[in-house]
Amino acid sequence: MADKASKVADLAQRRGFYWPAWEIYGGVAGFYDLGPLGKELKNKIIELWKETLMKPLQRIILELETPIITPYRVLEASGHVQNFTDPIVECTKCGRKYRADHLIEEATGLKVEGLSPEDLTKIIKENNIRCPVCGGELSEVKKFLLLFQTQIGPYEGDKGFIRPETAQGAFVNFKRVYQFMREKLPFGIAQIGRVGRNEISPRQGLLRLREFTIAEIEFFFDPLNPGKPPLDYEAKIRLLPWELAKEGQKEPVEVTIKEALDKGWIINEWMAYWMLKAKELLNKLGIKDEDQFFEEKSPEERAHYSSQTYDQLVRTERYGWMEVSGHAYRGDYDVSRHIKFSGKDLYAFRKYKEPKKVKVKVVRWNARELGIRFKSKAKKIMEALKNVDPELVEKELLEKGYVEVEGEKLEKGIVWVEEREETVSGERFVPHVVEPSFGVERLLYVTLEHALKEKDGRLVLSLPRYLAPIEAVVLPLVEEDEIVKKAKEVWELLAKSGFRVEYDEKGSIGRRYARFDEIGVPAAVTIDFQTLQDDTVTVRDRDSWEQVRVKIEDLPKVLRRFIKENKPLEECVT
RNA sequence: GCGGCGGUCGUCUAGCCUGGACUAGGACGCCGGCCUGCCACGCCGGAGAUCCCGGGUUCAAAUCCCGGCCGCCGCACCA
Repeated sequence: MADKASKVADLAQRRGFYWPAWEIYGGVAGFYDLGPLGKELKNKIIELWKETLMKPLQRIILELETPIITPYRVLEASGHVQNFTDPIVECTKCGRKYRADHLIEEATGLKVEGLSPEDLTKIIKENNIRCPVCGGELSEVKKFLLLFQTQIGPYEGDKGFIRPETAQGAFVNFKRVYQFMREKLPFGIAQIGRVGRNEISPRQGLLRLREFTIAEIEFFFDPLNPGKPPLDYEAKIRLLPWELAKEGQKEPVEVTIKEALDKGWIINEWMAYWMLKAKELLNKLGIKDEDQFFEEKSPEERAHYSSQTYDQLVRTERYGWMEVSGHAYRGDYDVSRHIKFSGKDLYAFRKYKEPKKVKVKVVRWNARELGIRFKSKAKKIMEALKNVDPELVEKELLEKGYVEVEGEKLEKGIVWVEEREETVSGERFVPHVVEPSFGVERLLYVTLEHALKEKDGRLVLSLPRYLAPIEAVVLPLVEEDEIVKKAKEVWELLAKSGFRVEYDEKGSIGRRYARFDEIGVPAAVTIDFQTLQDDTVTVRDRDSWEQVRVKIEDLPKVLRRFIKENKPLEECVT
């Protein structure tokens, strides 16, 4: 019996939504083409994403586009190079795979992290390490890199990678956008773009791709003054926090945002805000509340950069709960790493409400005396004095009467500590980041799966009407000259009114309804014999199959209400 | 990557075990014509298949053998 996943895949291929890429050459696992309807639907999903996640905060959510090819240094800074490569050995007998470094550490106690595959292989041979399960011989150690690698320019060693997420393009641009925002936080950088991950074994159609589209926001804020998201504290959200999961809880609990924050299940208000928006987006894609929830990742399975991560899961028939978005509290990890690796100032600045008068102790010295006494060494001593702790100097001078710097004793009088008053207007800090990140193709898939219904043994793609790639179809009831002519006029009218509208005159009317139901066309406009009498047509609802009679001149208005405003058909007529 | 199963017109499939009359059959879909007054269900005709790819065995391979690719399921992996 065909399950939903194969029905979706079958429909997708047959009716132009998507299919395996490069298929005339046998296909390559993990790559898919989007067909005309799939591309159109994806565009609409992205549009809806922008409307839901960007538009409400349009003054502070800014969209950027950064390159896909990313230099080595960037991904080294982000931790991906380290975290995306695993040295792997395989048992030649039973085929089990292991992390080579883990295996060696277990067997010998040696610390081997960071060694080359060749060295690891040598160690395995020398120590005669075998498969811990079946005792079989182990293969050579191979480096498995989950990043796609390429070369930038003609020189070897100038390594580039296809980005595994768009986030790094946002982090490296923090300072520029911060300045664009006139140095105000919070703000978010949105990016929608292609990424590549060289999955070991991609399967599950659109749900596990090697190349796909990510839509994400890096939301930067001051951890001491995060600002208030426009958050509905009474809104309900379905959660499975780790605190409950580790006690064996399997089912999510439904709580208000307020409760989730109070209990510490969501550690940050902005996290809560984006999670709520994610839920809203899924609702708009036709996923009901009971078919989605958020699951907190355990500390072990969390990404290397994150201190809290929730996955948004959607029910699928064959694959169970499937992750469609991730919500990570990335803290100051990424920006800090880029400060460290690039040596650039990517700090934000926090102004105090009032400039603070602070008393600062400063080490002072008599440069003239030092010069006379130490000659050329004096410069070095003065440099050192700049960096010593004034408190310490004060203490030494008090206790011993001198302080030792660069191996020289400097007594009170030649060195002393002064207290000065300074005005400080603020301080530098690294912004914190929360990141909602969506896999667009996964959204596409769950949208299709949840829209696909069966009615009287036929497939009906009950997409939310505003998502339908084709909005309406004009059908002459029979292939009769007068009616066909009229139908073409109606098609013209709708096309000119801005609808994406199809036309079909072949075959029986029932067959045509069925054909357009299957690709989710919400409205079928039928021209019949009565049309020739009184200029009215029937409009048929894809889901209920009910029909109403409408004057041709009212048709654009009625369809606009029906499709864009999503009203029930009867309400659109009045 | 391992193991199991599979891959035949656009789709679903018959044929494979037991090699030859397979010029690869059917259904749906598609195209054309007729018919047709509202839900894929009438009639006639037509186009459409590298039998996944490569190699081998054989007089002869869709069919048997080997390798590869792709898909599904399980294991492993999943930053």
